[in-house]
Amino acid sequence: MAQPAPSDRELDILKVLWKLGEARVRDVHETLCQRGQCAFTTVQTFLRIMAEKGLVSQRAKGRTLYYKARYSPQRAAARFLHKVFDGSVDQLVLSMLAAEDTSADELKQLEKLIGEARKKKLKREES
Amino acid sequence: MAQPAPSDRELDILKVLWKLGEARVRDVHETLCQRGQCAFTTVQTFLRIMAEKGLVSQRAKGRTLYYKARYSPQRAAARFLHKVFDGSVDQLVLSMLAAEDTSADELKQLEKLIGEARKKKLKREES
DNA sequence: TAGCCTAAACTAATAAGTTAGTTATAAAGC
DNA sequence: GCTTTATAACTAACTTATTAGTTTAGGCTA
Repeated sequence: MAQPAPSDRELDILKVLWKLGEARVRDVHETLCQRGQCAFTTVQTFLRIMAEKGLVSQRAKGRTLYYKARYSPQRAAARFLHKVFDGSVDQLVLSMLAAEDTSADELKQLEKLIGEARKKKLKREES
Repeated sequence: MAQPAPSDRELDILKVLWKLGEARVRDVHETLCQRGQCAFTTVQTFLRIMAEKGLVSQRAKGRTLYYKARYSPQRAAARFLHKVFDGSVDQLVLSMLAAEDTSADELKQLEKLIGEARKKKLKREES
Protein backbone atom coordinates (compact mmCIF):
# COMPACT_ATOMS: atom_id res chain seq x y z
CA MET A 1 0.00 0.00 0.00
CA ALA A 2 1.66 3.14 -1.25
CA GLN A 3 1.10 5.89 1.25
CA PRO A 4 0.15 8.98 -0.73
CA ALA A 5 1.18 12.49 0.21
CA PRO A 6 -1.38 14.24 2.40
CA SER A 7 -3.46 17.07 0.98
CA ASP A 8 -3.61 20.44 2.68
CA ARG A 9 -6.56 19.62 4.92
CA GLU A 10 -5.12 16.23 5.72
CA LEU A 11 -1.98 17.97 6.83
CA ASP A 12 -3.99 20.14 9.21
CA ILE A 13 -5.32 17.00 10.81
CA LEU A 14 -1.91 15.38 10.94
CA LYS A 15 -0.54 18.43 12.72
CA VAL A 16 -3.14 17.99 15.42
CA LEU A 17 -2.24 14.33 15.77
CA TRP A 18 1.45 15.19 15.98
CA LYS A 19 0.57 17.39 18.92
CA LEU A 20 -1.92 15.13 20.66
CA GLY A 21 -0.37 11.75 19.98
CA GLU A 22 -3.25 9.29 20.04
CA ALA A 23 -6.66 10.91 19.89
CA ARG A 24 -10.36 10.44 19.23
CA VAL A 25 -12.28 12.17 16.46
CA ARG A 26 -13.70 14.44 19.15
CA ASP A 27 -10.27 15.51 20.35
CA VAL A 28 -9.08 16.30 16.87
CA HIS A 29 -12.26 18.18 16.09
CA GLU A 30 -12.09 20.28 19.22
CA THR A 31 -8.46 21.17 18.68
CA LEU A 32 -8.86 21.92 15.01
CA CYS A 33 -12.24 23.66 14.84
CA GLN A 34 -12.47 25.76 17.96
CA ARG A 35 -15.24 28.00 16.71
CA GLY A 36 -17.24 25.44 14.80
CA GLN A 37 -15.64 26.29 11.46
CA CYS A 38 -15.92 22.67 10.50
CA ALA A 39 -18.33 19.92 11.41
CA PHE A 40 -17.54 16.94 13.58
CA THR A 41 -18.50 14.62 10.74
CA THR A 42 -16.06 16.34 8.41
CA VAL A 43 -13.16 15.52 10.68
CA GLN A 44 -14.55 12.03 11.07
CA THR A 45 -14.72 11.50 7.32
CA PHE A 46 -11.19 12.77 6.91
CA LEU A 47 -9.83 10.44 9.55
CA ARG A 48 -11.63 7.47 8.00
CA ILE A 49 -10.25 8.23 4.53
CA MET A 50 -6.80 8.90 5.93
CA ALA A 51 -6.90 5.55 7.70
CA GLU A 52 -7.73 3.88 4.39
CA LYS A 53 -4.79 5.69 2.79
CA GLY A 54 -2.49 4.65 5.60
CA LEU A 55 -1.79 8.21 6.73
CA VAL A 56 -3.11 7.45 10.20
CA SER A 57 -3.56 4.28 12.21
CA GLN A 58 -6.81 3.32 13.86
CA ARG A 59 -7.20 1.43 17.13
CA ALA A 60 -10.44 0.55 18.86
CA LYS A 61 -10.64 1.04 22.60
CA GLY A 62 -14.08 -0.18 23.55
CA ARG A 63 -16.42 1.30 21.02
CA THR A 64 -14.43 4.39 20.14
CA LEU A 65 -11.62 4.61 17.66
CA TYR A 66 -8.31 6.18 18.51
CA TYR A 67 -6.18 7.63 15.74
CA LYS A 68 -2.46 8.13 15.52
CA ALA A 69 -0.35 9.76 12.80
CA ARG A 70 1.54 7.39 10.54
CA TYR A 71 3.06 10.26 8.59
CA SER A 72 5.76 12.20 10.35
CA PRO A 73 6.89 15.82 10.04
CA GLN A 74 10.16 14.35 8.82
CA ARG A 75 8.40 12.68 5.94
CA ALA A 76 6.61 15.91 5.11
CA ALA A 77 9.89 17.78 5.11
CA ALA A 78 11.60 15.13 3.00
CA ARG A 79 8.78 15.02 0.50
CA PHE A 80 8.77 18.76 0.12
CA LEU A 81 12.51 18.79 -0.28
CA HIS A 82 12.37 16.31 -3.12
CA LYS A 83 9.37 17.89 -4.74
CA VAL A 84 10.65 21.44 -4.88
CA PHE A 85 14.41 21.26 -4.59
CA ASP A 86 15.09 17.79 -5.99
CA GLY A 87 16.40 16.70 -2.62
CA SER A 88 19.06 19.35 -2.22
CA VAL A 89 19.09 20.51 1.38
CA ASP A 90 21.52 23.27 0.47
CA GLN A 91 19.12 24.80 -1.98
CA LEU A 92 16.31 24.69 0.52
CA VAL A 93 18.30 26.31 3.27
CA LEU A 94 19.60 28.96 0.90
CA SER A 95 16.03 29.74 -0.07
CA MET A 96 15.02 30.00 3.53
CA LEU A 97 17.87 32.33 4.25
CA ALA A 98 17.01 34.41 1.21
CA ALA A 99 13.51 34.80 2.56
CA GLU A 100 15.04 37.14 5.14
CA ASP A 101 12.65 36.48 7.97
CA THR A 102 15.11 34.67 10.18
CA SER A 103 17.00 36.70 12.72
CA ALA A 104 20.75 36.57 13.32
CA ASP A 105 20.10 34.91 16.65
CA GLU A 106 18.06 32.16 15.07
CA LEU A 107 20.77 31.63 12.51
CA LYS A 108 23.35 31.26 15.26
CA GLN A 109 21.10 28.71 16.91
CA LEU A 110 20.80 26.82 13.65
CA GLU A 111 24.51 26.81 13.09
CA LYS A 112 24.93 25.26 16.51
CA LEU A 113 22.25 22.65 15.89
CA ILE A 114 23.78 21.55 12.65
CA GLY A 115 27.27 21.50 14.10
CA GLU A 116 26.14 19.23 16.86
CA ALA A 117 24.33 16.93 14.50
CA ARG A 118 27.44 16.72 12.36
CA LYS A 119 29.71 15.81 15.24
CA LYS A 120 27.27 13.16 16.36
CA LYS A 121 27.15 11.74 12.89
CA LEU A 122 30.92 11.68 12.55
CA LYS A 123 31.27 9.79 15.80
CA ARG A 124 28.70 7.25 14.68
CA GLU A 125 30.46 6.76 11.37
CA GLU A 126 33.77 6.14 13.10
CA SER A 127 32.50 3.30 15.24
CA MET B 1 -5.58 39.21 -6.89
CA ALA B 2 -4.59 36.75 -4.22
CA GLN B 3 -1.98 34.43 -5.61
CA PRO B 4 -2.94 30.93 -4.53
CA ALA B 5 -0.44 28.21 -3.68
CA PRO B 6 0.47 26.06 -6.67
CA SER B 7 -0.78 22.49 -6.87
CA ASP B 8 1.59 19.59 -7.44
CA ARG B 9 1.43 19.66 -11.22
CA GLU B 10 1.67 23.42 -11.23
CA LEU B 11 4.82 23.12 -9.20
CA ASP B 12 6.32 20.81 -11.82
CA ILE B 13 5.75 23.49 -14.39
CA LEU B 14 7.12 26.22 -12.15
CA LYS B 15 10.28 24.18 -11.65
CA VAL B 16 10.81 24.12 -15.40
CA LEU B 17 10.31 27.86 -15.60
CA TRP B 18 12.74 28.41 -12.74
CA LYS B 19 15.29 26.56 -14.84
CA LEU B 20 14.51 28.05 -18.23
CA GLY B 21 13.63 31.58 -17.22
CA GLU B 22 11.27 32.85 -19.92
CA ALA B 23 9.90 30.11 -22.14
CA ARG B 24 7.23 29.13 -24.65
CA VAL B 25 4.68 26.39 -24.09
CA ARG B 26 6.76 24.26 -26.43
CA ASP B 27 9.91 24.69 -24.36
CA VAL B 28 8.15 23.80 -21.14
CA HIS B 29 6.49 20.81 -22.76
CA GLU B 30 9.72 19.46 -24.18
CA THR B 31 11.55 19.84 -20.90
CA LEU B 32 8.77 18.40 -18.81
CA CYS B 33 7.44 15.58 -20.98
CA GLN B 34 10.43 14.10 -22.70
CA ARG B 35 8.78 10.83 -23.63
CA GLY B 36 5.35 12.18 -24.45
CA GLN B 37 3.96 11.38 -21.02
CA CYS B 38 1.80 14.45 -21.26
CA ALA B 39 0.24 16.30 -24.14
CA PHE B 40 1.29 19.68 -25.43
CA THR B 41 -2.20 21.00 -24.84
CA THR B 42 -2.08 19.90 -21.23
CA VAL B 43 0.92 22.07 -20.56
CA GLN B 44 -0.73 24.85 -22.50
CA THR B 45 -3.89 24.64 -20.42
CA PHE B 46 -1.85 24.68 -17.24
CA LEU B 47 0.08 27.74 -18.24
CA ARG B 48 -3.12 29.55 -19.20
CA ILE B 49 -4.75 28.76 -15.87
CA MET B 50 -1.60 29.63 -13.97
CA ALA B 51 -1.46 32.96 -15.77
CA GLU B 52 -5.04 33.64 -14.66
CA LYS B 53 -4.04 32.78 -11.11
CA GLY B 54 -1.00 35.00 -11.27
CA LEU B 55 1.49 32.18 -10.78
CA VAL B 56 3.17 32.99 -14.09
CA SER B 57 3.38 36.07 -16.24
CA GLN B 58 2.56 36.09 -19.93
CA ARG B 59 4.20 38.20 -22.60
CA ALA B 60 3.46 38.16 -26.31
CA LYS B 61 6.41 38.25 -28.69
CA GLY B 62 4.88 38.29 -32.13
CA ARG B 63 2.18 35.67 -32.07
CA THR B 64 3.64 33.40 -29.44
CA LEU B 65 3.32 33.79 -25.71
CA TYR B 66 6.31 33.67 -23.43
CA TYR B 67 5.82 32.63 -19.84
CA LYS B 68 7.83 33.46 -16.75
CA ALA B 69 7.45 32.25 -13.15
CA ARG B 70 5.92 34.73 -10.75
CA TYR B 71 6.23 32.30 -7.85
CA SER B 72 9.72 31.77 -6.50
CA PRO B 73 11.33 28.76 -4.82
CA GLN B 74 11.65 31.04 -1.80
CA ARG B 75 7.92 31.49 -1.68
CA ALA B 76 7.40 27.76 -1.95
CA ALA B 77 9.83 27.17 0.88
CA ALA B 78 8.24 29.84 3.05
CA ARG B 79 4.75 28.54 2.43
CA PHE B 80 5.77 25.02 3.30
CA LEU B 81 7.50 26.21 6.42
CA HIS B 82 4.39 27.96 7.64
CA LYS B 83 2.08 25.18 6.64
CA VAL B 84 3.91 22.32 8.31
CA PHE B 85 6.10 23.85 10.97
CA ASP B 86 4.20 27.03 11.76
CA GLY B 87 7.10 29.07 10.47
CA SER B 88 9.76 27.65 12.73
CA VAL B 89 12.97 27.15 10.78
CA ASP B 90 14.48 25.35 13.74
CA GLN B 91 11.83 22.68 13.68
CA LEU B 92 12.26 22.18 9.99
CA VAL B 93 16.01 21.84 10.18
CA LEU B 94 15.71 19.47 13.10
CA SER B 95 13.34 17.35 11.09
CA MET B 96 15.73 17.30 8.20
CA LEU B 97 18.56 16.26 10.43
CA ALA B 98 16.41 13.55 11.99
CA ALA B 99 15.72 12.20 8.52
CA GLU B 100 19.31 10.92 8.53
CA ASP B 101 19.85 11.10 4.82
CA THR B 102 22.23 14.03 4.91
CA SER B 103 25.91 13.23 5.02
CA ALA B 104 28.44 14.75 7.40
CA ASP B 105 29.95 16.64 4.49
CA GLU B 106 26.66 18.17 3.56
CA LEU B 107 26.10 19.19 7.14
CA LYS B 108 29.48 20.88 7.23
CA GLN B 109 28.54 22.72 4.07
CA LEU B 110 25.28 23.81 5.62
CA GLU B 111 26.96 25.03 8.75
CA LYS B 112 29.21 27.17 6.62
CA LEU B 113 26.33 28.53 4.57
CA ILE B 114 24.40 29.53 7.60
CA GLY B 115 27.42 31.04 9.27
CA GLU B 116 28.05 33.21 6.25
CA ALA B 117 24.45 34.29 6.05
CA ARG B 118 24.54 35.22 9.70
CA LYS B 119 27.65 37.36 9.38
CA LYS B 120 26.20 39.10 6.39
CA LYS B 121 23.02 39.79 8.30
CA LEU B 122 24.88 41.14 11.32
CA LYS B 123 26.84 43.53 9.15
CA ARG B 124 23.66 44.76 7.53
CA GLU B 125 22.00 45.29 10.88
CA GLU B 126 24.93 47.32 12.15
CA SER B 127 24.80 49.82 9.33
C1' DT C 1 -36.90 -1.75 29.00
C1' DA C 2 -37.79 2.75 26.52
C1' DG C 3 -35.62 6.73 25.36
C1' DC C 4 -31.38 9.33 24.88
C1' DC C 5 -26.53 10.18 23.72
C1' DT C 6 -22.41 9.30 21.28
C1' DA C 7 -19.85 7.78 17.76
C1' DA C 8 -19.25 4.99 13.46
C1' DA C 9 -20.72 4.05 8.77
C1' DC C 10 -22.72 5.50 4.81
C1' DT C 11 -24.06 8.85 1.36
C1' DA C 12 -23.99 12.96 -1.24
C1' DA C 13 -22.95 17.25 -3.24
C1' DT C 14 -19.85 20.85 -4.62
C1' DA C 15 -15.34 22.53 -5.87
C1' DA C 16 -10.83 22.10 -7.64
C1' DG C 17 -7.24 19.61 -10.03
C1' DT C 18 -5.73 17.12 -14.01
C1' DT C 19 -5.65 15.63 -18.65
C1' DA C 20 -6.35 16.16 -23.36
C1' DG C 21 -9.24 16.67 -27.49
C1' DT C 22 -11.31 20.03 -30.99
C1' DT C 23 -11.66 24.39 -33.29
C1' DA C 24 -9.97 28.68 -35.00
C1' DT C 25 -6.43 31.65 -36.58
C1' DA C 26 -2.26 33.43 -38.21
C1' DA C 27 2.13 32.61 -40.48
C1' DA C 28 5.22 30.20 -43.78
C1' DG C 29 6.19 27.83 -47.83
C1' DC C 30 5.12 26.19 -52.47
C1' DG D 1 -3.80 31.66 -53.69
C1' DC D 2 -3.77 27.16 -51.37
C1' DT D 3 -1.86 23.91 -48.17
C1' DT D 4 0.58 22.83 -44.22
C1' DT D 5 2.06 23.93 -39.58
C1' DA D 6 2.16 25.99 -35.17
C1' DT D 7 -0.17 28.02 -31.60
C1' DA D 8 -3.90 30.03 -28.90
C1' DA D 9 -8.71 29.52 -27.30
C1' DC D 10 -12.31 26.75 -26.07
C1' DT D 11 -14.47 22.64 -24.34
C1' DA D 12 -14.97 18.36 -22.01
C1' DA D 13 -14.34 14.38 -19.19
C1' DC D 14 -12.72 12.32 -15.35
C1' DT D 15 -10.50 12.28 -10.74
C1' DT D 16 -9.58 13.82 -6.19
C1' DA D 17 -10.42 16.97 -2.39
C1' DT D 18 -13.46 19.00 0.72
C1' DT D 19 -17.50 19.49 3.40
C1' DA D 20 -21.28 17.81 5.87
C1' DG D 21 -25.81 15.54 6.27
C1' DT D 22 -28.40 11.03 7.35
C1' DT D 23 -28.67 6.48 9.18
C1' DT D 24 -27.45 2.90 12.33
C1' DA D 25 -26.03 0.71 16.46
C1' DG D 26 -23.97 0.34 21.08
C1' DG D 27 -24.22 1.63 25.69
C1' DC D 28 -26.25 4.49 29.59
C1' DT D 29 -30.01 6.36 32.54
C1' DA D 30 -34.37 6.77 34.60
